[in-house]
Amino acid sequence: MTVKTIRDGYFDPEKIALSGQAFRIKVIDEDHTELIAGGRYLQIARTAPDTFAFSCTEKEFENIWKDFFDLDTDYKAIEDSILPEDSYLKDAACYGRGIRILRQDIFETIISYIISQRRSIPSITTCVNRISRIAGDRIDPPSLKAPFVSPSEEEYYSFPSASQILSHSDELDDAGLGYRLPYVLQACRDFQSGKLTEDLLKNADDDTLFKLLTDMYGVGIKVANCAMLFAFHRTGRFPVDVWIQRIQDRFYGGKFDCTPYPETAGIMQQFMFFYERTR
DNA sequence: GTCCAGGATCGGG
DNA sequence: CCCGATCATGGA
Repeated sequence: MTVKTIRDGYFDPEKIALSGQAFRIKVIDEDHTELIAGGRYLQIARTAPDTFAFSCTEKEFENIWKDFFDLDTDYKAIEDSILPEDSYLKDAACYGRGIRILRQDIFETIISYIISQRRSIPSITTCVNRISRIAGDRIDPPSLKAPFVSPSEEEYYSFPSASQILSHSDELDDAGLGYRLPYVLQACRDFQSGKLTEDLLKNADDDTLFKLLTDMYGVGIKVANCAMLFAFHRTGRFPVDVWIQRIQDRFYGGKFDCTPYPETAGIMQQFMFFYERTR
C-alpha cells in the first residue's frame, strides 16, 4: 500500500471516474474508487481531504500509476491559464477541479472509442466489459484491508489484445457491438498483422498520428481525437461530440477557439464535458 | 413504446 | 466539398 498526499484538490478519483474519459473506472463509495488498467486492479481510498492510499506497492505506483494519473503535471497552472473573460470555462474548470487526463492503454482506448460512436457512456461500459469477459485474462481482485474496501466484483478481466479478440471473434456476435463489429475486427487485424504498432503510433507527431488513426476503418475525426487525448496524452486535441457541440453553440457562437490553449485545449474540453453532463 | 447516445461511412449532388 | 440517409443496440 502506498499513501500519497496530493494537495489543493487537484486530484479527485471520483471526478475522474465520472468524467467519461475511461470506461473501466468505477466509484465504489464516496471515498473509494477502483479500476482495471494495464491488466491490473487498483483501488484508491481517500483517507483525508487531500490524502489518498493506493492499493499497490511504492514501486508500482512510481512505475505505473503516477504516470497513468498524470501526477507530474501542474493542473493549477492549467486552470490559471484560462482567459479571464471566459467565465463559462472558468466555472467549468473550478467545478471539475481534480480531473486529470489519464494515459490509458493504447489499443484498449482505440477500440473503446470505436465502440463509443453513437452510444451512451453506460452502454459503452457494458460493451467494453463484455469484450473483456469474452476474450480477456481473468484478474483476481486482491484481498484488501482498511483503508480499502472489498472490490465490488468477484472477478475482473483485462482488456484483451488484438489476437485475443480475433481468437474469440465467433463469440463477439452477441457482445452488442452492432454495426461496429467489423470496425473492431479490422482494427484487430491491423494490429495483429503489424501494420500498426503501439510504438509506431506513439512515436508519430500529432499530424501523422491523426492521419494513421483516421485512416483506420471506423475511426473518424472525433474517435481519433479521443484516442490521441486519452491514450497518447496529446492534450492539445479537442474532441467534439454532441455534448461539446451543444456547448459551443450555446456559449461560443458555434465554435470554441482553441488557439489560446495549444497544449491544453483537450483538458479544457474535459472540464466542459464534465460540467455540462453532471451539474 | 419513444428517444438519444463521447459518429462514421457511403452515395449523390 | 458538403449533405443526408443509414447503421445496431442499450439505457433512460
